[in-house]
Amino acid sequence: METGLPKFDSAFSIDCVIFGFEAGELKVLLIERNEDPFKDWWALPGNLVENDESIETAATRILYELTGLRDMHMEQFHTFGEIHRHPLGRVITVAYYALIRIIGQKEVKPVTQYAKKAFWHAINDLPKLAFDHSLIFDTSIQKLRRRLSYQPIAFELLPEKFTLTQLQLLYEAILSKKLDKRNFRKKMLSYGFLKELDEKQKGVSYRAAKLYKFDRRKYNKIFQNDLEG
Amino acid sequence: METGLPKFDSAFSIDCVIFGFEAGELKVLLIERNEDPFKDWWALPGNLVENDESIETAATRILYELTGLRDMHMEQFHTFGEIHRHPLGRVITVAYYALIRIIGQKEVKPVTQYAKKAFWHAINDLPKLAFDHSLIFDTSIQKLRRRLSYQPIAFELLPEKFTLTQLQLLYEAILSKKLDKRNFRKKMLSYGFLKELDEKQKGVSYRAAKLYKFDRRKYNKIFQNDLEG
DNA sequence: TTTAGTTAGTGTAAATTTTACACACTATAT
DNA sequence: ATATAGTGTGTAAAATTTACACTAACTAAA
Repeated sequence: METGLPKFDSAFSIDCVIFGFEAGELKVLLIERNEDPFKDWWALPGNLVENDESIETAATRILYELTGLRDMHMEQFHTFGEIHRHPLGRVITVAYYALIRIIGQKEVKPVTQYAKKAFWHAINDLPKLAFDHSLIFDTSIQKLRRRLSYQPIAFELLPEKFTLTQLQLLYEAILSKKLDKRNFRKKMLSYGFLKELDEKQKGVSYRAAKLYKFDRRKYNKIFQNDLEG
Repeated sequence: METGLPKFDSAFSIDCVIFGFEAGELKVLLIERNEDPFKDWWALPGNLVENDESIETAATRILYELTGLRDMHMEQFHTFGEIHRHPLGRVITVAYYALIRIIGQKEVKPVTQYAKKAFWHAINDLPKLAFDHSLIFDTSIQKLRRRLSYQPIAFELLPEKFTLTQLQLLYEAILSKKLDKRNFRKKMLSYGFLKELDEKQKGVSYRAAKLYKFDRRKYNKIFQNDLEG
């Protein structure tokens, strides 16, 4: 691709697939690019890694710049290093996924200059993405699915207090398949790391469901001898 | 660490954890470094990524330079990007594991200049490693264990024809635990992707075992609908 | 050829886990 | 009071996993 833009030699970046869960749907935060290349395209938020920061730090910073949020769950899942994945030069990128809890509104105010705006998109209805970001996204979903079975990542996407139905809907969204209600509940409760609260859902126009909390201490106790990697 | 060596700005490398299986033991190929920093230390083979090659290509090249082998199974498993992981400057490294079949001798003739020699080391008896390579190795083992349960990686480490006992010993070595012989065989054979040959082990001073082959075509057919990532 | 030594190869019963499946209860809104 | 919508619950069958020990086959040495 000939863009007329200045080329650069070689660089190193982070791209983030930011997942959120709302209204029974799994969503991803995309930015609309403000700059060439791929001006006006949707893309995963990302940026270059500075020389004086680790890639973890860079990922945290980039996420903060975009969402204003810190301390969310993040995990590296793959590094993409095709030569021509960026039209302006060699850019190797480490991809992270991030799981965030609060989805205030459809639009998020990005703090960076290269993004016009940021929107939540349902994962089953994504636009075409800039660069190789569609590949990066597809890879992220696969990793997420796999990790769901051996890491307590679902609770990073739910509010602190949640109902079993919400938890099940989230599992179904990530795995992209229906699960049996009774079996799901039986299984989840059998682990012993869900704490039933003396509280119920509010503001619903039907029978309110019990609320639960994820008890990380118990989780760690139960799985302390298992490998997590 | 002050070494007096020239510093460089920022670079990008590949490090490889090369696994082999011999005499019932899982082994890793380490090089003895010929250059500072960490001269005379054992290290994982690795090298810088050139600007005109993808990271996959670089990994393949580096592996070839060290072992003279091509077409072995390789897979990326993590990227290490702490700022000070390399004493001479910023080096971000993508770590791959490689699985290789033939272990001719204890020593491998490396083709590169920075390695004095290369030796197979039993994974339970590793020396201290240069840089953050011990961490990289530990991570590789965890990933290997996890992937063993959903990818047919064991067969990359065995000769084309193998006995069930060899296969079991390999599983035990990777998982670092004993398995029940009858249950292991029952399970493995039940998958249907092992082909029993009309041939037996040779050169053993006891009852020779049947040889089996991994039938990749059948494997793919059986697992075509499952995700592999 | 006999014997000792070594690994190969095999089956079953019990326990556990997974699956399939449907209806009464509770709360709200009208 | 009644219609509506989601909550919450149990059981039986099937499938999978686990625990467990001896005979068969072959080689090597006597």
